[in-house]
Amino acid sequence: MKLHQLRYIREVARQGLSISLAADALHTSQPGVSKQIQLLEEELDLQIFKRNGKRLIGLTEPGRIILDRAEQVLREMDNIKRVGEEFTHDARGSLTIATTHTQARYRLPPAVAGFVEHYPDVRLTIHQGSPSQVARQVIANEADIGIATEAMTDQPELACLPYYQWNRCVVVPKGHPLLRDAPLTLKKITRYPVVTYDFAFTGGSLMTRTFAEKNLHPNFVLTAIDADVIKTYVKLGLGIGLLASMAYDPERDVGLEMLDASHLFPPSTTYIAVRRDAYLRGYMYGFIQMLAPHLDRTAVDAALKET
Amino acid sequence: MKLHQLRYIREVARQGLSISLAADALHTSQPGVSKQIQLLEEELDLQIFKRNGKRLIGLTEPGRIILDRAEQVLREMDNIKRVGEEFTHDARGSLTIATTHTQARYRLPPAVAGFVEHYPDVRLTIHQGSPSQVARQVIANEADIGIATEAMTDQPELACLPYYQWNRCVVVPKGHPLLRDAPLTLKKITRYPVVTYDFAFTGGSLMTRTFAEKNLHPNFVLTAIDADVIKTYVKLGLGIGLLASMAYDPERDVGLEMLDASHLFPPSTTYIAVRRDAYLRGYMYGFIQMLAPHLDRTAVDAALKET
DNA sequence: CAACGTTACGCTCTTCGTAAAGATG
DNA sequence: CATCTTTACGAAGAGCGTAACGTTG
Repeated sequence: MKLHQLRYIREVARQGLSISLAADALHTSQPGVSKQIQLLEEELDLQIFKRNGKRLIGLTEPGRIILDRAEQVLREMDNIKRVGEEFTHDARGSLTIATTHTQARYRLPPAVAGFVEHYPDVRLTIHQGSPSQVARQVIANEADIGIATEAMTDQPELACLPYYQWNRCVVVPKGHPLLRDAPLTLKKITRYPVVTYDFAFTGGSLMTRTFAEKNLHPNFVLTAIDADVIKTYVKLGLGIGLLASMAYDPERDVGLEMLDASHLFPPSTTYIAVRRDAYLRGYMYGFIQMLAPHLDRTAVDAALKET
Repeated sequence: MKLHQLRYIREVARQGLSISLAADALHTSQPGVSKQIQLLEEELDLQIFKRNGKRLIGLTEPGRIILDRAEQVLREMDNIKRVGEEFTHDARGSLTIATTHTQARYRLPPAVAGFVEHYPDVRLTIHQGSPSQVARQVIANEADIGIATEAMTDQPELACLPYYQWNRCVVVPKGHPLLRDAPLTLKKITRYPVVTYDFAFTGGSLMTRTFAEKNLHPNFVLTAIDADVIKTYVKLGLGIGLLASMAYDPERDVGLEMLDASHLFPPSTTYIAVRRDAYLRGYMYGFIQMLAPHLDRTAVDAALKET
């Protein structure tokens, strides 16, 4: 059994069961991939792929199990490589963050600025996506660190560190009647068309649930993944905006006014997540602590070991 | 990075940092091992082993981390091999149980008998040892299944399944004064010399603690790892025996009488443990269920996945 | 018949074992 | 100086790429 063989079956599976595409992706020849898979199947004395003649049409049951284990092996090999890099070039490498728009736009910038200054030789990449995409990318090792509020804590592969708590606010155009009608209530919100986050972003849609519990059904005229889009449409008078408090900036958001809504919704916690079995580079600990000073190396390690 | 290189460093570490012994154990040549380790260190661009000239004198810090990860990789490779065997020869292979004397002698025999009848082509091995040895063997993959009462639940690598609960009894020679002095109390026990299990076997020494809480200090004249030894010395009149209830057999243990002591001590739970990341062969599930009918395949899988 | 997977073959690079040399305590 | 590790070298073997062949839809 060779590591290459495991790489091959993994890539074939990833490429939708195509040996040709896998060979391409791995910069090698089709026959080589084909051969090695055959050798592996022969050695294990079972079929990993279901075939119709010569066409691969699926994974067999043992194939699925083997693929799972193979991915584990290959991840661990990557980790070993990382250890090498960590100890020879402790401030060089790459860091990929997966996160949502709101975090990337309003919360991460200071930490990112500090990071690139402190670690100039680390190539930093930020992937933006929905919470479930964020989780998926960290699980698939496409990102080292994921930051999101939803969809993280229920993934057994991930260690989730509580990052910070936040709540929502309502933003309205200047002079809106809601401004003269304190205090703000859920019911008053439903009187106006609402612009808020796309449902893919609110996970179990904590917000919708809060309304539903009071038998209220607000009119969502537009849902966006992007707080800036929401604010733009609020400015246009499309409706009132319901968004994370940190996404309102009194200096930049001229023409808009903010009404705190933290008494109306339960607070949300945003998490920093890493794969439990990942080997974390020193600068990854560094980044996490720049985000959240309370999460030092020992705190992160403790969360990783937690079962 | 090759799998062989990982095998080599693992074996060198296991053999107390001797390349020669490692080469022997792996049935290959010293120069080969030496070379491959050099190549690995060169590729990772760091030293795995601390050297004094040419002598290996320890692991470096990255070396320790790499070794850990390497062991993980190699275990997972073994698991993949197992999958192959499971699906081609589902009732062939080997099963190694690690357990304590009491379990092996009094609790396992029926299940073992059933197992060898049902799976005649599985080579069954039973390792006997102290609870911590049992745990260690399962963790080191030297045993597939561990069965013991102590030292199991606090190992994060192990999934522990509650097997059964039991309590203690006092055995005395026929005609002993305690027999006419009901009810049995802790205090009465301390009046006589006590023969019981070796402390290595009672872990946090639940029993001693129970006495200590009442400020009682029994006179332990002999501690044994073996219920049969205990009973032998009780028969000789050395003292009264304090042991697991299941270790008393009214038919075989002529000359001895038993007094229930379950009201004096909290009950103990014996666990069946497997490595969380092990791939379990079908017959291993079979064995577990023969021991404990409530632990069917789904119950075991659930316990494995539990974080 | 077009796309895909497998077989065949020759080349290269790696790996392994033996023999010999160099360190270490 | 006995033991253990490293270096050197030659032989065997594994993996890869090109080209040709066989299947599938």
